[in-house]
Amino acid sequence: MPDRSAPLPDLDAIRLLALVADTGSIGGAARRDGISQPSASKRIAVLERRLGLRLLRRRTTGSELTDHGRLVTEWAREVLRATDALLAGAAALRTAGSETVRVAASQTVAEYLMPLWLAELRTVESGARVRLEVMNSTGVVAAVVAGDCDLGYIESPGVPKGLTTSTVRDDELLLVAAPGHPFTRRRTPVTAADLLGTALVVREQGSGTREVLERAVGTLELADVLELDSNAAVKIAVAAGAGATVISRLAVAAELTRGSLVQIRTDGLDLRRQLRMVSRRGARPSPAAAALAQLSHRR
Amino acid sequence: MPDRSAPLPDLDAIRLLALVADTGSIGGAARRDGISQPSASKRIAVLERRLGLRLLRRRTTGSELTDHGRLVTEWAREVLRATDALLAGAAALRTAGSETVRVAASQTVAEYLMPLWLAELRTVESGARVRLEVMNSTGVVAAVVAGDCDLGYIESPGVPKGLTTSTVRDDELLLVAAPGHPFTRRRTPVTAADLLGTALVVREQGSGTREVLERAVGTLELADVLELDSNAAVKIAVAAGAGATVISRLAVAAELTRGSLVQIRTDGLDLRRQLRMVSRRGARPSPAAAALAQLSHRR
DNA sequence: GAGGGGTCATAGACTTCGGCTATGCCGGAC
DNA sequence: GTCCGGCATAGCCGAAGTCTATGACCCCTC
Repeated sequence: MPDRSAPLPDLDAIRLLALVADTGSIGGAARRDGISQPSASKRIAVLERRLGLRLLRRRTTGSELTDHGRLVTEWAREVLRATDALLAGAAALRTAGSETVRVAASQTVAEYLMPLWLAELRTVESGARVRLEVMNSTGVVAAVVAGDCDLGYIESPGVPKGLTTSTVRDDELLLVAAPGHPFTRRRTPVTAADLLGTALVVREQGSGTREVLERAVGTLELADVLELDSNAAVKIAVAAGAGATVISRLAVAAELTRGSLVQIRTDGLDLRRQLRMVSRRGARPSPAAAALAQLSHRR
Repeated sequence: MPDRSAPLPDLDAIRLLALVADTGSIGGAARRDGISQPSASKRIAVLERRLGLRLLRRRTTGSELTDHGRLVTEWAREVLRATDALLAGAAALRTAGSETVRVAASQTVAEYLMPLWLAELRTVESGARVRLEVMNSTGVVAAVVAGDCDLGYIESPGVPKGLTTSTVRDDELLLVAAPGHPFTRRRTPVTAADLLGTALVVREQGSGTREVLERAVGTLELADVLELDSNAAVKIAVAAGAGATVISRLAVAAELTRGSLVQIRTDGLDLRRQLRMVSRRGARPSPAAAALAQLSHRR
């Protein structure tokens, strides 16, 4: 992979571009950003040079986006959204105070859904503080029961008793492998029996992903298994040809469209599951907790 | 819009973190990044300080991610993906050569789908050069017919003749308004007749979005209309209370989950449409064009 | 159990980059 | 004509990033 190809643009410049689009002038964006007008002008100029595009049409009455600028700005907002999600997630990991919503989430939820919710929460309840802990589904339930957490998010099929649960989202595990894996050349769907005879990469015991897989293949014993404790590690191992795996669609969406992993059709395997929120029955949630709970159920 | 005063993390640091995750050591990541090991060490340290999190567990055999580091890295990859999309899009706008795939796309496709495809294309056919032009659906068809483009992407319902077309994706327009808009308090769905009596913000004539709207409301004349020529401008106007609008779900997905715009239920309005690819019948696509065409149909 | 090869952090010198103030140019408004 | 708002340029300065050199640490091997 060539890495040093081109200097990455500056996030500050990207944000500034979005501010220019909002305010209609470079100077206005500079004021909002708390920097001087010449600095803003220069930042934008550097960004234009780096991208090789004219983004703004400078008029003496202000600046407006060119056609190219309009597109780049839209794409820039996507980068800023992802950055917001990262920062919101980091803030939730760092927070330890007591006036905070305490959340426990299983890996898939924490990785792929939680940061979005947190970023959105920040725009709705900007004062809300969230402490996020990541553990497997079993641990999440225990934490909620013990009162260590206000909200929990799990991905395992088991029904915890004594807790209020609600489905946040339907999820599905997919059988995937590296391009060129024998499974990719099959004409018939893969069955549970087929899985037993192949090298598999799986998540650790206690993870929701593992539970769904074991439920789907029944009591049969899996052989030749490489066990790893994170979705990222699993994906890397599978892409490197260590075997096939069964993993959440959320976790491999990017890899599938990019083609670095391919989905294998299956037959007779029920790999659907639900991502659910759990909380103590009868507990009165704080406003921030209620907001997060509501957010996480939207679409 | 929050005017973030907190320092934004550095994209270089974010990429470096992902490289550390891939290589398992700071020094290794530094080599891949073309910088010295101490520089990499410092960059990571600064990132950790900025986020307030310990991301790496430094061992003398290398470095491994902490639990927090694992999560942050996953979120960081999302930022990098968005950045890749932006850069790939910018490259496509800047390219003018003749050995390139010439693509024309309507606004919705160009804004929300094309950069992802381009970023993916870059990982598959790294040498591919793409020239992207944005125009409304009518213009796209004309460009493809005239041979100015190899591939076109449109969002209008009309069937261009003499061209090969294929559906890339199902899309749907949504009626949305700002929170507090009278429509949001209605108990019954909004009908075509209701739309005629309200202030609307619409895209310009010739845009696919406009065509779908006009087809849905029939021949009736819309009154009290503010006409703008980009989805972004429309969203800003609607959020500011200028009226309701009908706009692609792709364009407002973020705003809806964030709650800055709300969807209004409708009845008797067919707002579905298809985003389609068009090309000249019988034209033999270049390998890069074929790859892009295939990519855009995945999923 | 001593050395080699790998890891990472620190120190100090140098350079680069981005910020600010001051100023000039330009076009529209009055 | 004059004024005002917006933008670019120039020049200075400080912060931040980079490099090389070096030391501490651990694992592995012999």
